[in-house]
Amino acid sequence: MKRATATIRDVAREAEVSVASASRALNGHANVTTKTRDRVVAAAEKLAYVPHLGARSLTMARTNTIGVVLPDLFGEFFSEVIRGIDRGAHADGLQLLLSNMHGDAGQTTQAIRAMRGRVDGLLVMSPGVDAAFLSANLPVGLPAVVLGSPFEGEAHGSITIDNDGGARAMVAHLAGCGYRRIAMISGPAGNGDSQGRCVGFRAAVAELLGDRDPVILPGDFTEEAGHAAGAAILRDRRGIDAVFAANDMMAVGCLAALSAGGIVVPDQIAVTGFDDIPVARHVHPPLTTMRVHIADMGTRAYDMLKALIADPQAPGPPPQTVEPTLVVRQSTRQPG
Amino acid sequence: MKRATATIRDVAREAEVSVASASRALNGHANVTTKTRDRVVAAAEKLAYVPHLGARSLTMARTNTIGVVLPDLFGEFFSEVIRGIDRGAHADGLQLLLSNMHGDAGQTTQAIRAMRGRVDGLLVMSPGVDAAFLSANLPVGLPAVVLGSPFEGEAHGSITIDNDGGARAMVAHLAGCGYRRIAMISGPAGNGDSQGRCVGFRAAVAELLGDRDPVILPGDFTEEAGHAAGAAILRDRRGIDAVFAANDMMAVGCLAALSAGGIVVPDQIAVTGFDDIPVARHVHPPLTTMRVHIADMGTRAYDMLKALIADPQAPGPPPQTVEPTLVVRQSTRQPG
DNA sequence: CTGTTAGCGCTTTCAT
DNA sequence: ATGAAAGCGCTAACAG
Repeated sequence: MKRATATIRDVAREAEVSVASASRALNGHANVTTKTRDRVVAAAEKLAYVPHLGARSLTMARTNTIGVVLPDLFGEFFSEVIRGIDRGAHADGLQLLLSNMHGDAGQTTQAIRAMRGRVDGLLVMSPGVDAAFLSANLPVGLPAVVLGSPFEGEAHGSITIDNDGGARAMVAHLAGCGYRRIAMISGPAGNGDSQGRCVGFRAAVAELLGDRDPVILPGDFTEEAGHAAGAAILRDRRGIDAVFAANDMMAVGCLAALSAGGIVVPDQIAVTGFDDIPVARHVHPPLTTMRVHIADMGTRAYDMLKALIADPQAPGPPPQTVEPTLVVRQSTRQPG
Repeated sequence: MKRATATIRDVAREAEVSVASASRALNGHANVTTKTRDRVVAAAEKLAYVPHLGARSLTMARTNTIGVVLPDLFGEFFSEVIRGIDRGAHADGLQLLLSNMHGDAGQTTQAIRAMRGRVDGLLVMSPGVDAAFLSANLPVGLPAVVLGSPFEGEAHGSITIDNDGGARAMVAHLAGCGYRRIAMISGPAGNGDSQGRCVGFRAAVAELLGDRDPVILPGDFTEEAGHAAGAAILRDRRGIDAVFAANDMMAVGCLAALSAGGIVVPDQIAVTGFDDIPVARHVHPPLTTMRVHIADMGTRAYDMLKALIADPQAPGPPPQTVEPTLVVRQSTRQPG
């Protein structure tokens, strides 16, 4: 004998009322006698009734769930974003349906489609997801906010980081400290954030240091890639006296490789990153980086989505930009 | 005019077949003519049809979603667990419905109930959730696996860390290095992992060092608490020459406080943690700790749940235990 | 092979 | 205030 969970019909029967009354009583509607309500509540209690939220969502056309699609990048960046999103969602009593990508755009399409009918809105943070992609793949009428790729139109919003400005600010800082030959470790080829940072970097080194052909080492945002880049520098120094990694994880890896190779940071070579993930404070020496307030970004994205969900007819909100701020720690020497 | 997403009825109408045929065609069932299938697929394509998975779940009594309930603890521990769970779930094409607790047991109850009808099984990792609590609050018939609290019976499973053994191993290591007066920083009062580690610690220092009244500083698993504990030691040394924090985050905080206070780690005081979260390798000096393979634990929990879901009638699986292993880095001096 | 019918569990008009 | 009935979007017998 397999006992399944009680349904609202069981409760109604037990309380000897109709399912309609049971529903009303359980949801605290006004038009129910106190007596009826008590009977229903008692019955529910007795049967250990727990409402089936899936069914509820179907009738109400409301799931109280936010879908989050993100790439399967390791490290703290995405954990922080999720934390930020959850901060907002939890306050509003919403749950998060997660979908990590381990792969290409095809997978992203799958992930987005898999959200249909299960969420009230979507937060997408997949590299390579741009306006066109989203328009083509998003179920019609599903509000969405894209992180990391500027986007306008329909009922969608976007939040992006000012990567160009951030990179320029970092180069300016390094130049101000007296570093003259700055190498960059880039992120994955197709990644928008990485591209923006590289563009800003190139422009700034040309402008401030007259360096029109800076060394750009390939990377992919992982610690290992940073380590490899550091090893490459150890092998062939090329006059490099500072390294700007496109994100903190790579900076951390590079730092480790350089230190292990006997380089004194920041005296011989400075190392800087981007994002200010929590670990940046803990490495040795602590990392100078561009702080992004990652969690806040998640919360802002959520707030934006929330507004979109509340009023789907509203015109698309203006794209938001977050300005990274320079955080100087000990992986760069004092300016002057 | 607001265009909603097309339903399967729209597709059926467009293809001029019944919804049943449309359903069969879309789901790749065998008994459909190639011609019919093509018509349906074309119609779906044309209407940009995306199936409503909520409705699908209702009929199939299968959501392809795993619920994850965990406490809102900051830091990398839970990120790692989720990564591990997702590793398994993603491989099976399942999504994760997240529910972070920011609070007490009442919230946990809410969170668990909120999963009803939205998930096929539950992974619960909330401190204070034990057998009794779960039996009382889990919707009948919902498979569940508890992390961190031993549990037997019904269709539930559990995975716990051998905290006692881990703590003993750490004390043995410290004693072997010549440390004689070890203080511990405990976790939150009600937390089972913390309790287990304290028990093992007390037993081991009594046994190996003859210390029956070790200093135990209060903590709550946060970096700040570790920092405060370090500050307390700075203020009143009490002959302490080693600190065993109940988790890595606190060890990291303690390390920072001690170093800032001019203490040389590990020469004057050793600092050790528990968990081996990623940051443990990056602090200075790198942290000696008990490695838990956190992500693997998540994957194992998922696998256990998967088996439970596949055969709900099966007897409850035996509780599993993970054995932490000692990882010696530079926050403790060489043995001997 | 295809269409008709009956639900999944719930909320909600619409009558009464 | 209450109940009967319709329906959210989908799948699964059951007939044809």
